[in-house]
Formats: sequence, C-alpha cells, structure tokens
Amino acid sequence: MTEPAARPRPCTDPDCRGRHSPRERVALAVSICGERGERMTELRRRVLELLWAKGRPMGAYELIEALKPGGSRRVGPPTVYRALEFLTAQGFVSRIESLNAYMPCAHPERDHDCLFFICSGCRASVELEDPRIEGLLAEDAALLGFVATRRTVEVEGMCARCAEAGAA
Amino acid sequence: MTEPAARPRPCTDPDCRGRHSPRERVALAVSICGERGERMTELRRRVLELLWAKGRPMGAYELIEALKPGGSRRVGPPTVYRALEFLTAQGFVSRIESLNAYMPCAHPERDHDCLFFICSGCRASVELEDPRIEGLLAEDAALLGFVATRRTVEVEGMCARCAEAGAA
DNA sequence: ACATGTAATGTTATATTATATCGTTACTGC
DNA sequence: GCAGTAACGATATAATATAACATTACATGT
Repeated sequence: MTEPAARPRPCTDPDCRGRHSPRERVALAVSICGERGERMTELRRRVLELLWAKGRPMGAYELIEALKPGGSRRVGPPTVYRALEFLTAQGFVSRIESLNAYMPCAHPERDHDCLFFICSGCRASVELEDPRIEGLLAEDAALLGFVATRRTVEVEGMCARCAEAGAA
Repeated sequence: MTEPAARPRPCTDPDCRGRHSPRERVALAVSICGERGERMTELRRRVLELLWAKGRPMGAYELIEALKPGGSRRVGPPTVYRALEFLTAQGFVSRIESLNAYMPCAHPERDHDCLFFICSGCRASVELEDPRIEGLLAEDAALLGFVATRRTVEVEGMCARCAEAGAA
C-alpha cells in the first residue's frame, strides 16, 4: 500500500465550508505555519485572504489585480505564483486544474485530498472530501505499483441552483 | 440519480492498452464516426494517429510540430485545437488537465470516464477505468444535487519502473 | 453538372497562463 | 552589525489557448 486508507474525520458535508469564517480559516493557517516553522508572510496571507474572501476559484492574474488596491504597487506574476506555490505546498490552497485557478482549502488541518464540483453556471466550486474515493485511488495505484504524490478529482457541471434555473 | 451506476464491461486491467494496436484503434474510431454520421476528416484522423503513435500525452503545439513533415504546411493552433475538440467530444481522446495535454482513449466504444496515472519520471500516462469511482462521484454529485457533465481524475507520481529506478 | 448551404479548415492576431533570470529587500542567527 | 538565506521585485519571454474572419471542401437538391 502506498497510502494509508484511514483519514481523520472526513468531511463529506456539503455545507461544511459555510460553517467556517474566512477570518478564522486564515488564522488557522497562520497558526499551522507557526507550528511548522514556516513563514506566513504578508503577501502570502493577503493571497489567502483574497481567496477566502472571494469564495470561488481565482486565477493568478485575477489575484494580481486584486492585490493592487490595498498594496503599494502591482506585483508581478512570479510573485503571485510563488505565494500560490507556498500555499498549495502547505495545503492551504488547492489548484483546480480544469480552471487554471485556485481555491482555499477548508481543512488544512487535515491531511486529505480535495474533490471539486465546479459549476459552469455560477462559477462556484464546492469542495468535498470522500475518503472512499481516496481509498479506491490508492488501491488502483497499488495495483499498478504506482507511487502517487498528488490526486486531482474534479467534476464539472451545474450546481443544483443553476440546473434548476437553466431548466426553467 | 444523474448517472447510471452500471457500465458495460469496465476494464481495469492495467495491461489493457497494450492489447490494442494503434492502427486498429484508429480504424475503430473511423467506424464509430460512420455509425454516428460524423466526419473523420484527414486532419482529425492524422491527429488521432499521432496520439496513438506517440503513446504518451502530447500537447497541442507538439501536435502542430508533428503534423508538419507529412502534410503540406504548418497548421495553426486553432486548427489543431478544433480537431482535438472534435476527438474529445467523440470520446476518442481525453484531455489531461494537469499536463495541458491529450491522450488517445483506449475504449471509445464504451461510455466511461478515464482515470489517469501520470508518471513524472518517464512522462508516460496509464489509462484506467474504475466504475466504482464513477459510482461514488455520481453518488456525491447526487448528494449535492449537482448535474455532472465531465469528470477529471488524475493521479500524479511515479510508475513502478521509475520509482524502482529512482529508489536505487 | 451546377448552385447553394453548411461544415471544416486556413490565417492572422491576440489573449491567457506560466516561468526563467537576475537584482533587491527582509529576516535569522551569530 | 554582519553573513547567510529566504522572500520578493522587475523584466522578459515561453507556453497554452481563443477570437475573428477568410477560404475551401463537402453534401444535397435541382
């Protein structure tokens, strides 16, 4: 086995994200950084705050724009990409491959994979955890002798609200 | 339920792809196009052949280069992207989001999702089908009232061969 | 065969996403 | 303070993708 099957307190509740305040999630990330001896710099924190504030996937260049007003000058792409690299490495942010965009991760305190449901209608993106899928992926990987380092699971379609609105 | 759980003859055999010759798979795609009243043009067929010949994920610009020698002139990006759009719509090719690249699909005759194991060492990519994962994704989608149109499941890491070589 | 409509491809320009490179600033430990 | 390292700034450019419009090829009816 390349991956342990058991995970701490998996959260498959679709309303889970709504139960956490952005501010509190950022504070948690800061605290985790402290424990790990990593530096949550001003820039990194601002990027994470922006992602939490927006509440939907943001692209790197959208972040560059969003960083402008409060800060002094417009930061360059490498600056934002480096911040995103750090945040994803720490598990505070996930990259959504099918959108080339980034989402804050609701539970950085847990070691888990994120599963995204991405609505084509409202551009929203819901994060889920499903340890059963993680388990099957680990099983399939083991079957192949494959040592997995990263898992990407993304579902595109229409959220309940948009599907209803579109069908009307 | 948004998705039927049962699938025709799922293939989770990791050696499955090796049992089909590229030529035969292209012929199958041509035949399926005939049944569907779709046009497998010269360009589309050449792109599919190139993908099967290479046997690993190819980017759009790599395909543009590869199309040059045999053909008359260098085709433009839109031309290749349109061919890829057609081939993916027909299920002959899958886009690998985490690589911005394309792979031929081993079983276009079956309606299924592809699950990719992508080796960072040798750049190879193995396609699998796992109806259990498709079922769980359908279940999670139903839970959210989400109407899924596309599923992306990609695992990055090291294949058995490369992992062994790297560990040595 | 010819006209006509539609699908496919060609062509050019440009948008979007991402990285390479190198210089500067800021923090840490001594 | 000083040296060493990590983070950030700045510029250029690479890599990926699409918009807009012209042209060609194909199918169908006459």
